[in-house]
Amino acid sequence: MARTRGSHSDITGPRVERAALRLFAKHGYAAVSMRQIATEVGVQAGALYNYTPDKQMLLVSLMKTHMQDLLAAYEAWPKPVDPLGRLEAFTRFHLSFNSERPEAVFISYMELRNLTPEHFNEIAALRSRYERALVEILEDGVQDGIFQLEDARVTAFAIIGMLTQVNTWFREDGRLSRADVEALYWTMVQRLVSA
Amino acid sequence: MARTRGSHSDITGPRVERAALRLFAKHGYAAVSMRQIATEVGVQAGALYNYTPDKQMLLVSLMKTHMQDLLAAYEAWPKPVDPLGRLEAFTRFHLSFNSERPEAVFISYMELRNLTPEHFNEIAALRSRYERALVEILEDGVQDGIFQLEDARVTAFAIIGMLTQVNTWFREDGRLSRADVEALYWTMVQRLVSA
DNA sequence: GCTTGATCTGAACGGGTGTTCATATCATCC
DNA sequence: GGATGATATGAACACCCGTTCAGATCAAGC
Repeated sequence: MARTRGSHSDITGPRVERAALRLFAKHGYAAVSMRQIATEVGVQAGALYNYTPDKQMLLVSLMKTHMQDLLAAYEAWPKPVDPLGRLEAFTRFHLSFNSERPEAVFISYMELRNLTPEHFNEIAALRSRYERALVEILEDGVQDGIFQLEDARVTAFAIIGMLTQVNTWFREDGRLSRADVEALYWTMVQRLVSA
Repeated sequence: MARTRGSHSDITGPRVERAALRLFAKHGYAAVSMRQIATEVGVQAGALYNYTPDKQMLLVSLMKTHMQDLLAAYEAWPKPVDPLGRLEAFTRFHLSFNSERPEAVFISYMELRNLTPEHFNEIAALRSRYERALVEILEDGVQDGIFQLEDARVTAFAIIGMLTQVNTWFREDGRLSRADVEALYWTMVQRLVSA
């Protein structure tokens, strides 16, 4: 036995990524073995090394892809020009984007400590570009006199913190729909910056 | 060689806990070996089993202790009777308590997935007792007509989310002092519930 | 249909894992 | 100062780890 029938990198590659994503999110990077990932893919452990140089890069690749997707999707998201409209767009985008990929969000936050300093800095830079976008919205709103707040950076952290926290409790079949949650949080974000 | 000079469980026990806390927080539960913990304590791996039945219980014990300390400290915290005063007390307590034990806070949130279902439920029950305290403050304030909010449970999550997030960016030698941060967040919490 | 390169297997590598236990030494109390 | 229990060692257990690689089999293009 060697190459198996039907095998193709276009199929196996994405399956490796999805299996790693799921298992890393569920058990943590360090707790997951290459053999577990391989089993989930339906392949032997050695075959994984056709798709990643090593385990570390598998994690880095997942995190980097997620952060780049986040930035790209945010740039493509429709945004009004006025600060209030942009703040609403940011709020709804964040909730929507994060709710669709809870595993990647979880990993990108949890597994930072398993990165080498260079990889960590790379991911942190992408993250702070995103945070910076929110800070700018807040500063613009203050300058226009429509937002009132003491510290734009701290307020930005507070907003992101409370929005990201949603993933820890939201359930599809729960008391509230996604639309309910979006509406509630948009109201709260408005309160946080209201003049 | 066997028992070493000066050895005593009153000394070694706490050192085992502190070493485990520090290493679990830094590298993650699964990534830390019993031999690493033992090295940090200055002892051989076998000696750790005088202080914990196994590695899992070492984690559970740390998390349970943290959650119980949290609840006990909150109950002992001075609390006014009016909802606004209680909300301020909760806000300042949470920031103060969490800032003093960032490692335990981190572990208690991050390593939930490494618990067996029974231990998970135990920790989750303690956590929800704490959350419930905030929900009650909010509900009382609404009833008294001094708070305005749409959903007490979601607002409670939002408040806890934004307060807990502080630990991810606050630095002792940063731009803002602890008192600055407390003041900023108390202002924001007030905005979140203001009538 | 043959060739070529992509894809996977299966075994092996050195080393690390959590845990147990017989044994030795120390601290403590009579 | 001798007896007793608490405390640690160090070796061993069976097993799992990430990674490598020669060789086998398949897919794809000529």
